[in-house]
Amino acid sequence: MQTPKDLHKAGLKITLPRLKVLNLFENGDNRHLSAEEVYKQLLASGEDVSLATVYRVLTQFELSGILVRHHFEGDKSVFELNHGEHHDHIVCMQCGHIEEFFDSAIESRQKKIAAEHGFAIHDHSLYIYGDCTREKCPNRRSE
Amino acid sequence: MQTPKDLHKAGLKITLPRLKVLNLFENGDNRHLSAEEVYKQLLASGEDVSLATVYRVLTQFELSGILVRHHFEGDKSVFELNHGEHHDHIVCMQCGHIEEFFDSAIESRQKKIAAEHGFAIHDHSLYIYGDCTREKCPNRRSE
DNA sequence: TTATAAATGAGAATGTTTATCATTTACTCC
DNA sequence: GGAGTAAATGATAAACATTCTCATTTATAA
Repeated sequence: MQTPKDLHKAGLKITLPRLKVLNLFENGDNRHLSAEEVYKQLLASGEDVSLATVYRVLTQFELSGILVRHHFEGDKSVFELNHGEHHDHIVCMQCGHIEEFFDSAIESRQKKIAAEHGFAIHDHSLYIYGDCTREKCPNRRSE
Repeated sequence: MQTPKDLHKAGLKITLPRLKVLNLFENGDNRHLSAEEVYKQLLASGEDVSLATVYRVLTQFELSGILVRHHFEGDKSVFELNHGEHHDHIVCMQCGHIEEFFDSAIESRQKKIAAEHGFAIHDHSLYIYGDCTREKCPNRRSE
């Protein structure tokens, strides 16, 4: 993944804050991060970036297609790398664990519905909320 | 629709602010309202309710199942009456016009996907964003 | 290497939503 | 029907995520 090239293509200068943020998404543990999480992780690893810059950079990356923004339930935006293939999300309400899925049946039904209602479809967002049943889910419900 | 009864069932006292808010949703022009819109419409019709009360009442109505909360794109919550039948929304990004739909094929695919990923599904949200092609859409694109 | 436009940092400002607390109101019991 | 009690309200402060402002710094092009 040629990140400096991506930045350049987007008309953005190659700066340290931008590289640090990109690095988090590319090499971090968590593929889905909020602005606050990005900021805290940078601070934790000794990087000194201002919160305002984090917000600016995330928004610019969204506009240039490097990141995708999601509005999960709650009030804050969550970002992930745009690896080109659209997918939807299923989110655990106990531990926040996120899994991704793509379902062509749902996708085609959506197109059909938009057409039936006379809408030119731009975009859609589908989030499924539930309880994951992973061993490590902290608030795991006994089964 | 027996609204005082609904309030009572929810353990809420029957107060003027609550009746006014309910009335807006039941008899107003717009089925989908944000807290700010509820507040402004009450002010406009001469009713004197505090913004804090509007937020409180909306949240209580959501908890007791009288209203459903939606997170359309953007930062504010939008509410609508819970008439018992789940549905999803298609939203015009030009004029904000909202249409509702229900698609059993999508619903059943979602259940299947949740099961495949080991999730106990609570809930989901599906929003389709596009341009409506209604005559009165102010930013209507020429076809 | 220097000029210039862009990017950054710090903090103020914004918009939405929640908390606080004194005052008012609806409901219960006699 | 009227007093007591817990709940509801209003006004305002606070919290929260996010954006803006502007002086200073930095990356890039010439």
